[in-house]
Amino acid sequence: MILDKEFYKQDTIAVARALLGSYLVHESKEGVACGKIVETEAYLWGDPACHAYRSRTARNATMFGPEGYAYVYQIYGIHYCMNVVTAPEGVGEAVLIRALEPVSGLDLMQLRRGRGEFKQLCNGPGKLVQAMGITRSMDGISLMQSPFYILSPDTYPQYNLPFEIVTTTRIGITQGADLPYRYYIQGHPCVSYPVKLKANIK
DNA sequence: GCTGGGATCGCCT
DNA sequence: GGCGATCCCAGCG
Repeated sequence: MILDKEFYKQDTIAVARALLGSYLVHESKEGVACGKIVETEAYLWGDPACHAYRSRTARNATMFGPEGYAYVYQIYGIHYCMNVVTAPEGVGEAVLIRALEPVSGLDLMQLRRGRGEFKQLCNGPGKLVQAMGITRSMDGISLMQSPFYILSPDTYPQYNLPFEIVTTTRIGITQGADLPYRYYIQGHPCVSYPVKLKANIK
């Protein structure tokens, strides 16, 4: 049920698409929070928008590590974003988790967020990090064991409904802005920008 | 050693 | 739909 090394060894775009419908879980001392992944973005080797595009630094070092680890970084000096590292050691690729559908631990999410509306709890990369209790100290930890892991879509059959994947360009970047590396579950209410920003590919 | 821009969010208009 | 908050680091010098 926990997605393992073999899963993360797929190419990054395949991982980004296959993560849709799976479940991000964080077992913290405050309690357990779980959300279904409904929106992702791929960041590839040689892609100018990828943090690993230039040199390896303390900030992006986790991206250069092996598959299946969490890459957590701060953005705009305020918020944090969480990625799943893909590609083997020495190659910096990752999948940004952009939105979740809250599944369990909703009270805890509301407490952490300081507001309660279901759809607004995890519909953005900074929001879901806050709701799930993900901190920068979790940068570099494994996603293949407790307390932080991802479960395959068939783990919760009652939530595992069929869906179509919408492919668009990525949100909020200037470099590589035309690349079709954003994926989300069509029609899902918890997606950050349900309306395509630029091109809607295929 | 400074400067500017970035994978964002929430509040304001 | 526009703006301010405010950290990390690459690039320039």
